[in-house]
Amino acid sequence: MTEQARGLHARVLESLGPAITAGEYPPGSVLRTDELSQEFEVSRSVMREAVRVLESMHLVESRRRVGVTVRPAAEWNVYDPQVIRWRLAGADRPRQLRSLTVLRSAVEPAAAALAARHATAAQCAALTECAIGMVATSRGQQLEGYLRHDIEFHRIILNASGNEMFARLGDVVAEVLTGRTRHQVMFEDPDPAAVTLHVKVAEAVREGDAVRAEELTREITLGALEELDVLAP
Amino acid sequence: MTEQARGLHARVLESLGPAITAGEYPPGSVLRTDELSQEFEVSRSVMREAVRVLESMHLVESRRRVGVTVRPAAEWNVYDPQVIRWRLAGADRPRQLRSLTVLRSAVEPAAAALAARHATAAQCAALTECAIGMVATSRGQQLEGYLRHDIEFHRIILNASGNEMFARLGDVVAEVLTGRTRHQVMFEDPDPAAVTLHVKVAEAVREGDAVRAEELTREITLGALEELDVLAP
DNA sequence: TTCCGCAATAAGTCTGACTTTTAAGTCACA
DNA sequence: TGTGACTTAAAAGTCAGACTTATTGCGGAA
Repeated sequence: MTEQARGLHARVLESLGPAITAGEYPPGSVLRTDELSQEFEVSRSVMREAVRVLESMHLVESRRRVGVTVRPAAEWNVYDPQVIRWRLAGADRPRQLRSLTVLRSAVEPAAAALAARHATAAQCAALTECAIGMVATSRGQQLEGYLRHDIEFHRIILNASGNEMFARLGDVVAEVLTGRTRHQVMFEDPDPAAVTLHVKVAEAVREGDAVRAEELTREITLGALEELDVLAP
Repeated sequence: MTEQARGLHARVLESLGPAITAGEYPPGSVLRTDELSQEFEVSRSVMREAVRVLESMHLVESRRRVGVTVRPAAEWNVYDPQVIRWRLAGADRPRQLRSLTVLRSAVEPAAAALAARHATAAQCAALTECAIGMVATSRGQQLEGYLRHDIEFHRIILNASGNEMFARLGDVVAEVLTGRTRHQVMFEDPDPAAVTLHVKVAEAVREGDAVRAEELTREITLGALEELDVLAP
């Protein structure tokens, strides 16, 4: 779905990373590179590169004469898109999905307010187009199409905010929305109220009404949060 | 200040990372590992490990027969604490500081509201202690002490929110506050109004008044934003 | 008991040879 | 002249082995 595993070390990571984030190696566990390289049937150099990457994500710490120790989850770089993907694929998806949605409900309203002030004409047009697309796919089990427009909609808002930190959360939001569609309410059509809200947000941004854009976006994200509460209490 | 350079590859990173984030190698530039390893006087294996880390931060992309190409800034993992530190040390600090402060003003009020609901007695106590510490160091050029309490204060709020994504922004906030103190208003005592606001936030959290905690924290972060506007318009 | 030094251990480093991918150039053929 | 297949070379990728270094923990001496 995202990028292919380029190189042996990447393939090792795709196996070792999820194992760690899933808690298969509890915090404090000690791994040894030689053993790992035998287990995965790769050379030590390849395994060392993989460990370096895990280390840069703060998933593990490598120390001489000790080995590679797994760090407690509280120290992980949980904003790393790869870590997010690994965790969303694991067992504590619900908790992960909830904390990401809470983050969304803090960030997206603020981003929408900024977008209302800074969005270019092209961005307003694209936003409206997305909203229309969402309406068009809101009924009759066209969830894939709806999801695509939904993701694009929120990505445009985040980008149009003009704030780099907001913009870089586009991928996170995409993962959250994808996760929600694929694993939770795959069977029923999206909430009509949410669709209307998106249309109104596009309107508010187009009109430069920051306060209204913020408030409407807050309703969207709070709706997403309530939906989570209903499905996983 | 943070962690020491453990290992050769880390020392290479501390030199190469900032160079890339500073734009010394413009996006699209092609580096070659052999040349780099000669330039930095390390073996290829060490340089390869460094490149792998840069790759995991999405700062570069390594492709066969091409080399290591620098990615455009829009693709960097700007939430990686190491990347944040590198960028704050570079030339576009002001822009970086601003976008981080905007992020703060979106996240911290929400975190404070949650903290008011979920903070433990111990956290409330620690928060009050920090606020007292800030008051005690708010006059007479005790900026180092003030900064320490300020950082701790915001870290407690973010942790007490109970949201993991918020909690992990503690380091980011610490970097921002440190940057502000060290490079901008080192000479003058902190704004008395800000000190008062912190005391009131501690109060509101202690009393479980989410709305007030949120509003007061918003005032703090907006104040920080205005301060930036004054210093770097 | 405490302190110091020794030895074992696992990561760290370097080197050189080899493999694999792939961009780019070349040549023949239509 | 253009297009396709083929060749070449350049750079990353992989591996194996020897060596270095830091660190821990043990055991003996004060």
